[in-house]
Amino acid sequence: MGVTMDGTKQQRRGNTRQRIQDVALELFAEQGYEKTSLREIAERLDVTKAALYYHFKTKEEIIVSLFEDLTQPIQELIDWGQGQPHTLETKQEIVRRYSRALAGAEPLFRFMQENQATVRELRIGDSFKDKMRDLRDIVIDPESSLVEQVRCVSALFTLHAGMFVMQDLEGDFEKRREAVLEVALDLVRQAHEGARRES
Amino acid sequence: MGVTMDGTKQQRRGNTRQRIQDVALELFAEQGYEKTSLREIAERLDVTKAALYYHFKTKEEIIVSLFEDLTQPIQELIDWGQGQPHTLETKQEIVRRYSRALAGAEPLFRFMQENQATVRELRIGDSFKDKMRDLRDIVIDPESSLVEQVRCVSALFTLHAGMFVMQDLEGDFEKRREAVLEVALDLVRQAHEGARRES
Amino acid sequence: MGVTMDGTKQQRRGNTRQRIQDVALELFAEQGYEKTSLREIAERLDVTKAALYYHFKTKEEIIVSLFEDLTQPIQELIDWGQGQPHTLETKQEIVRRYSRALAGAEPLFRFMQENQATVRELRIGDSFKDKMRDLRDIVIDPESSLVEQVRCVSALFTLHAGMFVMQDLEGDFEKRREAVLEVALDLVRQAHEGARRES
Amino acid sequence: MGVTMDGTKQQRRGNTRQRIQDVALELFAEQGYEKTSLREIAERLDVTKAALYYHFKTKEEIIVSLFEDLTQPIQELIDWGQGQPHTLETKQEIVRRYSRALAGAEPLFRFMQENQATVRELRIGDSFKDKMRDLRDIVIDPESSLVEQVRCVSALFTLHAGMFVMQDLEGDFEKRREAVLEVALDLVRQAHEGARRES
DNA sequence: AATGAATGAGGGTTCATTCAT
DNA sequence: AATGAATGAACCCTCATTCAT
Repeated sequence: MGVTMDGTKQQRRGNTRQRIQDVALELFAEQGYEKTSLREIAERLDVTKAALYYHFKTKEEIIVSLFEDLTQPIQELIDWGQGQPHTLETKQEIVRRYSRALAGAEPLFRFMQENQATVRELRIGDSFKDKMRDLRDIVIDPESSLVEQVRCVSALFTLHAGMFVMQDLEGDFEKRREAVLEVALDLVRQAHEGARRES
Repeated sequence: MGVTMDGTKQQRRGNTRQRIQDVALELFAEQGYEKTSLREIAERLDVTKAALYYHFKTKEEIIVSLFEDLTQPIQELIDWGQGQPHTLETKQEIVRRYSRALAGAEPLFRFMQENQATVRELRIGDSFKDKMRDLRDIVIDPESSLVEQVRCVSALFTLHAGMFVMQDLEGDFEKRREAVLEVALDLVRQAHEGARRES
Repeated sequence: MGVTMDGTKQQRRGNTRQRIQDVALELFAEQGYEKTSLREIAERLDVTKAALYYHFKTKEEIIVSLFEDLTQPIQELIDWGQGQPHTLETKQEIVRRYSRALAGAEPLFRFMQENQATVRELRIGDSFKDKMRDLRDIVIDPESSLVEQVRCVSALFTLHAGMFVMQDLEGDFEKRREAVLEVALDLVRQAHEGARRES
Repeated sequence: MGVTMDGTKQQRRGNTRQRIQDVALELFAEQGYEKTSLREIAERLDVTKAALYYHFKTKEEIIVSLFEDLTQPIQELIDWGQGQPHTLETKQEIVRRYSRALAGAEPLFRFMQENQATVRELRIGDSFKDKMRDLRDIVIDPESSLVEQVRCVSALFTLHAGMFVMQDLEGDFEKRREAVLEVALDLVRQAHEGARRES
């Protein structure tokens, strides 16, 4: 029942879990986590609230699942980076790939950025912080001065800012991303050179 | 009869209004706006919820009042900056003062940073965005290339990041603030020089 | 203090009780008793809620006082009527005077008409019902048939309807009042004649 | 599985919706709309307040639903009346049927009568006023004098008065209804004859 | 795979009222 | 004659969650 030749209905039925995630992410990113109610999500999907509970045990689990799915590229990036030598080239490649990862899951990262207080209280909070720290530790040279360390962190956060707060600068999304990337790479290079000068 | 030594309005009022603001800011910064209930605020103050409504018409008005009170230094900074020539020195002075302003109202800015989604929906949202843009426009050279513009925004954002996300770097608060400031000033200088080279 | 030569301020201050009654009646008639809050009344008068409590012990007392003040003409009418012989002329005079009394305290009677459920629960409820019954018993001939009795009640009720529900009929207020009065007088006359025919 | 003999929607729903309406009408008629709280309704039904919200979006919607359900006979009466010639017989038939309709939904009409101020602010207010006007316009002869028009409106309002304010006259409900009806029919006849005499 | 019906807890808000000053 | 500050009770409403079907 409900299985048609071309499978449209089945597809629509079959991937409800996915559809919940899509709608939830959209709404979470738009209005925040607490202001988005399950009723709202359910209504947009034209199912009942109870249906959501068939697929997810709690509201929190919805966002956890989103986080786990969409954060995987970041984890892979970390895994890759940790296996590389701490050269400038590695660091810059990390920055390049991170920029791409952010762009690839923009709504999630916008959500994380704009709902930090919420995220902190959620189960994902620590996990996310860990990833951020891992990433930072690849880019940072632990023996360098505090100023150079800040430069590195600044590089990473410049990427974030580029995603979420520079939307009224001139240029389209891609142009902006390139400019942001250039600044970030520059920061990393300066930090690297600064560290060499110190030692 | 409620008239104290200095006789300020706040104090004549039995300073409950002020106490509400203090507790509210503390809780808002700690748990976020939506997760903080008026019941909670009232309980901490050992008054009833209704008492809050004697001093503030709505929950939103509490945070608006906080914003208006604590954001004043930023506005003064903007006013000052808009009256200065667009020299490198001006820009750097803006950065220095902004860093101090952020440090002076840390809980509020932490709150704004961590509850952007909430803030966006509040009445203060636009007002805050305006201030940020004003500030940016003082530091940015509108004729410079996109990259140099990004560098400026990055400078400002580095100050934010320094406040709220670098807490596990080595060094105490003041040391960190100095390092962050140095990086931000550097970014502004680079942007300024970059712009001159272009033209 | 506050006493000026021409006494304007004093007057304004001196008759606060009256002003409360005026504003209260206006708002009660407009929005109903329960939907009108003391805050609203106080705000219109530019005093605090607590000031109302200097003049009236409770919200209910405000409306009771209005009722007692404005209902006096009706009571006088009843007193007069009960001392007259039960002639047609007496009955019609009652109707004429009642019509005038209604017109003279229109907001109060509109309020009574439109908030019967509320009035019923108030202390004034019974008192008002009593007056209505007294009035009716003057107009009605207790030995006449039920139909003729209904005609009399209908006469009184027509006066009410004329006040409050015929506002979109043609003619101005006074024209309408005359027409309504004519119909009511007619009903009383018919009832009177009907009763004579029966006996 | 909730499917009963006649299988109506109401009953399949476990008829809670219907029960809410019943209890609500009873309480609204008894105490008025504002003085009846949802807590009270819920308690009588031995469900939680939240359950009410499953069936009705707001408190107002409860009364709107009652109005829409119980007012239907009036609407049908209007529809019928508007298709008939404006003869005396039609008018009198309207009056007869209206009397029956009022008797058939007494609690609702008592409520409307006794809570006019409330009703006016509700969504149903205008709709009800419209119906009253439609009804009136069927009974009234627009070319007749104001007095005769008043007589017609008076006829309709006599029916109301008969429902709600003549309860302490002698006779049982049905006897009273007949007497009231007779007076109302008489008024319509007089208005009709008066109009013919005029032209 | 999903619904209908309901719950318990809590939300922000408003009210009439009080009382020391 | 009136205010400032506060209270307690209640209000309507929304939420995440549950569970039998």
